[in-house]
This record gives sequence, C-alpha cells and structure tokens, in this order.
Amino acid sequence: MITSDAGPSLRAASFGPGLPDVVRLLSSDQRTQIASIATVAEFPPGRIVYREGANAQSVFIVAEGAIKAFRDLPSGRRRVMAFLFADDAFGLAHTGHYVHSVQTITRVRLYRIRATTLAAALRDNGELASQFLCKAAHELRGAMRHNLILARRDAVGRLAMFLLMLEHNAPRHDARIDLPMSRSDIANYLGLSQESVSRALSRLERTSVIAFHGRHELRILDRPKFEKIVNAL
Amino acid sequence: MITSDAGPSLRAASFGPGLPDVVRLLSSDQRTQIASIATVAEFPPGRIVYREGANAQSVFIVAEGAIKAFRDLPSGRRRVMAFLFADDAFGLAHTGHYVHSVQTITRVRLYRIRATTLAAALRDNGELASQFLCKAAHELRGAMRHNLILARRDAVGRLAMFLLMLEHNAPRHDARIDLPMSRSDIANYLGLSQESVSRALSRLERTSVIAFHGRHELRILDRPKFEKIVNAL
DNA sequence: CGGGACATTGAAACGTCTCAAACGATGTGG
DNA sequence: CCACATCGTTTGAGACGTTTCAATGTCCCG
Repeated sequence: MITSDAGPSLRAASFGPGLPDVVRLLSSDQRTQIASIATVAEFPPGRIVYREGANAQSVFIVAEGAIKAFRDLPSGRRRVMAFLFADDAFGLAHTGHYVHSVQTITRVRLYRIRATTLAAALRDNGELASQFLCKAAHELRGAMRHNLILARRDAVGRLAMFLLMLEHNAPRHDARIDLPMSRSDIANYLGLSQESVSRALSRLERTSVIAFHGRHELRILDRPKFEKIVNAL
Repeated sequence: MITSDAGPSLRAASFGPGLPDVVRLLSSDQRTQIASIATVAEFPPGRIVYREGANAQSVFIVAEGAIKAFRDLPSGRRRVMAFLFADDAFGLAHTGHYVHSVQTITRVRLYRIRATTLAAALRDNGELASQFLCKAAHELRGAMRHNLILARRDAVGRLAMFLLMLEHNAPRHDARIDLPMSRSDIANYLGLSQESVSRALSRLERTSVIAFHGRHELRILDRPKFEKIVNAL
C-alpha cells in the first residue's frame, strides 16, 4: 500500500480482464498528477462532507478514516448506501447534484479534486481515466455485494457477511475487526432495525462465533462456524 | 437515440458534474471507433452468454433485447443482480473471471468488444475512457437503486419501485410496461418468493392501481396511488 | 391435443418489526 | 467528586407480513 504522503492511491477493479482488479498502484507520474490536482482536507468525526442534492463540485478519495454515504427518505427513514475507507473514491452525482449525503464517522483525511479539473485530466490521459474506470468498477462490485447481503432474510447472516466485508476493507495486523460506526448505522446499511442488529450480534457472541472487546471492536473466535453462516445462503 | 445501424451508443452517467448524465451521444468518430473494434452477435431467448467464473474475454453492449445477470449461491438459490436493456454495458470481471452469469430473456443483439482491444483503445483515447466511466457510474446508480428497493420490507412497495424502474429503462410509445422476465426472475431480483411477487401483483391489480394485458404487459391505471406506494418509504 | 413449465391461490410457521422499558457510557454542572 | 441529563445500546412481549409447503390453475410449445 502506498504511504499516504506519496499522494492518493486507487484500489483497482475490473471491467474486463484487460483491467486487473488486484490492487494496482498508480505509476509515479500518475500519482504526482493526481496529487497536483488534489487538495487535502481534514474532518473531525460526525462532520457532513456534503449533502444530498448539493451542487456536485468535487470528487473525493479517502486517505484515512471511515465515512458513510446515505440518503434520507420521504418517511424520515435513513438508508446508508455505503461505508467508505482508505483509497475509496466517492462523489457520485446526477444532473450535477450529489446523489447521497456523506458524513465522517472517525477523524478523516480526504483528497479533494474539482470535478471540472478531473474531467479535463481524464480527457487528456486515457491511462488515468482507465484507472478511474477500475475504481468505479470496484465501487460497483461493492454495491453488488451489498445487494447480496440485503437479499438474505436472516439477520445473523447479514451481520456475518457485513463483518466479513469489514474485515476485507480494513484489515488489521491483529485478527480483530473494527466497528467504527454505530449500531444504528449498521442497521440502516443492512436494512434491519437497530434492535435486530443488537440481537444478532448478541446471538453471535453467545454462540461463541465472535467475541467483543468493547462495543466497537471484535474478534472472530470460530472461523469455520462463521464461514458456514456466511455461506448459508 | 442513435439508430442501431450507426453503431453502439452509450447511456451516459456522471461521477461529478464535469460528466453530464443526461443521454450523451458519442461523437461520430467515437462511434465509428467503437464499431470498428466491436462485433455483432445475436442470441435467441434463454441463451447463456457466459457463465460466472468463466474467463472474461469480452465486454458487451446491448443493442436490442432484454438480459439478466445473476449469481448462483451455494444453497442453490439464484440471485438476479440486474436486468439489462438497450445501451446497457456488461462484462464485469474479477481476477480475470466474470462475476455473474448472463442469460438472454428475449431475442437479443449484442456488441461484443474484446477486453484487450478495449483496454488499448481506452488508454489511447481519454474521451472514450471517460464515456465508459460515465457508463460505469450509470450502472453504479442502477445497483444503488436496486439497494433502495431491497431495503423495503413490503412486497407491494418493492414491486411498485420495480415497475417504475422498468418504465424508465424501456419506455414505450403507449403507456404500457413490458415484463419480459418470468415471475421467478422478478422474485430473485427483488429478494422475494415467487408467491409474494404473484400476490403483490394481484393486490395491485385488485386495488385498480395497475391493469394487466396478458402476463407480460401492464398499464398503470392510478398514477397518484402508484406514486404514493413508491414514495411510502 | 398433451405435457411440462410457469403462475396463482390457500393455510400454518417462522422471524423481524414495533412499542416499551431498563441498562450503560459519556459529559456537564453543582 | 457526585448527581444528573443525554445518547446509544440491550433486552422483552405482541403484532404483522413474508416464507414455506401444498394444491390448483393457466399458458405455451412440441
């Protein structure tokens, strides 16, 4: 992984085999090019980066920290569409307006690129544009994994898949998993009530599949049982 | 809309305001460029285009017809991840292998582009790559709308949103909506049982919100009531 | 015209949602 | 330093809606 000082990096994805999906580092030139058009911004926890419907002026890449993207529905309900971590890009727009609201969960450092600047850079540099295409494909796969999770009807199964996703997205040196977001955010992401999330986590803990170390950190105790739950659907 | 004889066209999407999301036609040069690297293929209904896990050699653009992309789960269940119509692109891969299986629903005409060829063309032509980026963003928004649908707990609400989506994706001169796919496919897309789909459609018909003309075509009778159901969440 | 897949309808069981209350951690003011 | 208010989390009991299982009905293609 690129050190953050070296500038923004991209997780690569694929839309066809010509575009590899394992982590693919930008060339030094591209990195410096992105760095040259990006500015760095820092945010404390719980800060709104932008609101749904606002004029979409920038695209962002997460350098460090955890973020949520959500939509508020007519009924007052809130749907969390994605959690974003280091190297993830966001700023999806429609008709010149942001599609989601975005709010920090932890302390966050962002690369911010003005959309007009980026568009020009992409037109001039096919390789760079291809990298961003890979990035978009990565986000697309993330949304589809989310779909798979939502398709399950059982709460514990959804939670298990969610934990597995977190483990992949933000791997740690020890075998632990961070849960920086609130139970409410998890519920809104998984399409469950907060109570169901709490009950499902309790059940996983009671059956010795996982063990909590505080409310926002856990460890998988029984990997085979865990995998079995994940693959149950 | 571009006539199909003129070559493939792209529905544009946006990843920031610099990339407009209203339908944006490719320049004549780009269209001929795509046409020059694409081959046309025709498929009868029910034909597998490629299978999940197969070597991903090509990217496709739908010229005409309806297609479904799905995954078969360990339990034997099938999840339909997307329905694809004219101008939609598909061929998402991971580690050089297709992520989904893709099967035709109706008779279909496709543009097929070898991935290696496409990758080279994208590197040489930033504008073209930007167009494909817009395309990917469009697919991403589609996946997120799918997420919104799956987040609802009520069957009729999901069906209503689904019908609205179909109306947008394949507009007809008359006010009717085509349902080319089977009830089973709809169920697998909406995360419901076939029975629930059937019951929900019956309910919508019984309450005079919609009217069927055969099993695969319908009309919205009461638009206000329909919108109300859609916006209930 | 028949066979088989697709579609509809019915009755019981399961699991989540909702409503409600208790619990715990956190931060502030007395 | 403690009392207190607040927010997030956990736990409990009943209602609702979908799933499941089963049977019937319908369409389409050979």
